[in-house]
Amino acid sequence: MPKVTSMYKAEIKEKIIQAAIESFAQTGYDRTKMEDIARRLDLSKGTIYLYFKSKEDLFLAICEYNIQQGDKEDAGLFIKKENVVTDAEQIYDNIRRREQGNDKVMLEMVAESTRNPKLRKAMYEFHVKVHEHVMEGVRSKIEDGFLKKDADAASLAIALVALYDGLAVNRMLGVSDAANKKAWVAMLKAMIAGAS
Amino acid sequence: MPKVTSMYKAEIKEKIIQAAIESFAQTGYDRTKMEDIARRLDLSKGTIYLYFKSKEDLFLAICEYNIQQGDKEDAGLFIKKENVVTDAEQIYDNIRRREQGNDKVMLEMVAESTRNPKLRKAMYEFHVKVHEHVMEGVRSKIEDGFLKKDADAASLAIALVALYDGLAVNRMLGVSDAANKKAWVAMLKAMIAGAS
Amino acid sequence: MPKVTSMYKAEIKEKIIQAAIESFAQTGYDRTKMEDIARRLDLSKGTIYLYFKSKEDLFLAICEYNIQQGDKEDAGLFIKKENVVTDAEQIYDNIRRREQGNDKVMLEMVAESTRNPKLRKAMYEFHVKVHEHVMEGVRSKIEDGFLKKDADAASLAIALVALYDGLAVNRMLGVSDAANKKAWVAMLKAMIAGAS
Amino acid sequence: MPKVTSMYKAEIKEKIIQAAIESFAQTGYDRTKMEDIARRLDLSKGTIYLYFKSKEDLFLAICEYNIQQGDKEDAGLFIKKENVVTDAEQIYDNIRRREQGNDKVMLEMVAESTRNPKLRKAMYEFHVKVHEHVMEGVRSKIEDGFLKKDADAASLAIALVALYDGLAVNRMLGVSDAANKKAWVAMLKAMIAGAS
DNA sequence: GATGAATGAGCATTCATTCAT
DNA sequence: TATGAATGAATGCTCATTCAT
Repeated sequence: MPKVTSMYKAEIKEKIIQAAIESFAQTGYDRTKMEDIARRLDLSKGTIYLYFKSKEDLFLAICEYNIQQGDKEDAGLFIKKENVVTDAEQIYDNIRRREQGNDKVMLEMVAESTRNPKLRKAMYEFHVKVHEHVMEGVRSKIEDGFLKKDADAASLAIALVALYDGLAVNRMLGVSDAANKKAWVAMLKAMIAGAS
Repeated sequence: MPKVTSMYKAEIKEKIIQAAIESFAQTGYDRTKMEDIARRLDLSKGTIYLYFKSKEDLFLAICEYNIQQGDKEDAGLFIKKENVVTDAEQIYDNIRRREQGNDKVMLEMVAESTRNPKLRKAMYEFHVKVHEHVMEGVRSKIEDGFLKKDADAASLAIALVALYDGLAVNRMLGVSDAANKKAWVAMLKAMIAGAS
Repeated sequence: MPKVTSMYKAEIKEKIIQAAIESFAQTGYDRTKMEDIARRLDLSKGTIYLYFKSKEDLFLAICEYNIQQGDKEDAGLFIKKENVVTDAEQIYDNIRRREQGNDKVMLEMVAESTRNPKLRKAMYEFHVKVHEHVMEGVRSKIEDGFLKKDADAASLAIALVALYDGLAVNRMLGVSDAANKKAWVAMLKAMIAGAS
Repeated sequence: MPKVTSMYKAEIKEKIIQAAIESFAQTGYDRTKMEDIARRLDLSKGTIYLYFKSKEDLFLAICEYNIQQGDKEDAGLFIKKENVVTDAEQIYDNIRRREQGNDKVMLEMVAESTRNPKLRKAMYEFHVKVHEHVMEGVRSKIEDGFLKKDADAASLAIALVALYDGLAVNRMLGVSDAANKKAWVAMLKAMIAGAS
């Protein structure tokens, strides 16, 4: 019994991607059944195959989607206020909000990327972009005098991104977000203080 | 010879665990077949079941094993030299050496821990231990005057561990270890400079 | 305009049958998708169901169609010239032309007929008709003195049809048509010579 | 619950092949479920996959098996007695006995061979062998004076094989074996008479 | 009438687990 | 103890069929 909604294909595709993100995040890629994803949307298994040619294809679409979402984000998000020290907390919240719920899928993506070269390449490129973006922020802070002129912007950017990622892992293990945020703030303050 | 037998059993168990770590790291938990693990040891599938009652049981044993290995590590490893700044690089290498090859399994463990409360608890406790250990290091640096008296040792410890974990993720994505190490050193130097 | 409409319907039905014959011949009944047939005609899958209630129904329609086509053929086709010996080659070509492209579908029909009693009955009846027709030809040759008065017209007719069918199988296996034709001619000549 | 019979792998393989021949003959390749074959042998689906890596692989094994069985047959089977005319019936029975029950699978094989070049090649080569064997028989008859010195042995051989194949098709359609045999005998007698 | 999106039964294949040897 | 043949539940994917538009 076809439903024949007038919804655009692209919209349905996105809905499926959303549902799949939830499922993959909850159960992991391998343990998620196509039917699980379908049921979340009150669709039948077969319908998903009208939009994605395989489970892997769907996963890759999610990866692309997540990466593109990252691209779309406001480039000023990371470090935009004048006073990094007082805004460290705000920055953390900003990043968190934008990643909302994607941590676990990201984890799946990282795990999968160790086996799928194409995905690894895409994720690597994404990371490079994020690094560049963060590095820009760090550079502007250098120019603003918050950090020393000779600070290694590239390395600090990598470290900041890694720090955030590591805190995301913490969260998954049950570390309270308050503790994470405090760690983030403490480190950022120390960094600013030390590199200025 | 019950002792010998039991030692023998324990040895085989550990061998299986080692082989499983390699397999899980390479292929991921779900995609690793019991047969793959068996073949690495020139054992038969059935034999593994003499030592572990299920695939999940084996995975949990690996988790326990990894966590215990962490415990056994020299508590002075993290920050033992007087001069943290000049030894930052050395510290990074030390940690790396001790984690050698376990990054990917750790990733699997984290992913699995989001579904398995028992595992999550174990990993959380492990992280707490690591945090405490690192915190001790940070505290001793505070006492030695390398860091300010009012530095938040707990938070900085969390941040340092998170930083390291994030760099491990970077590695999996193909970020060069040189870049990672530079990021680590840059951050540590900034931190030391800023918090002192 | 009911007549026009009905003629139109009949035309479409025949077009679908033609397309289905091609598809079934190429891919086999089971592996042919309704969509394949539809696409050959720039129709949608659903449209075929307006003319045939199921895939099986369509296949059965093809069978009927093929059987009826056989019926419509000029009854004089098989052996019409006076001199069977010199015309053997011509006869082979005549049959081939009339069966053009239907060999493979016929094969599918035979295979299917072993499971579908209704189809088997229809095909059996068709064969009986063909046999009768060929037998008529053989009889006329007996009357004309080309074959002995006591020749077993029925059996020779069955054999001739079987011979042709067997050569059709050869063709499918890649035996050259030249070789097949030579075999046909050699056998016919021998038969005529021997039975006269 | 493993059965762990001591039966040799090769024997089991052959049993599976036999069961598959029956199933494929009865239901056709596409409609035969792996489970059907397994159930015939009181095996589980999975077991078949221990011996054949896929359904197609099993089918191909059957093809090979059938072709090899043909090779093994007594080369003198076809025409061995002095008097072809009186023994025509016997010859037909001989061939039938040796093909016992394989007609339908052969049909499946021919159908499949139109899509599978590897199979087509194998079947073509098999036919060539059969042709050669029959041709030898025809030649010996020529030497024995049963057929004219200038008879086209190759073509007659092809025709004889085709005749037999065509009668096999008849059988599948429900033509009585008696009628088929009569046709065979009538044609052979006519041929011998005509070509001598 | 025509369409093609949606459905879901159906099936090939995999692999953790068992247990007779 | 060790083995590996056997099992069968589980699941990705296909495709004939339906029906809202």
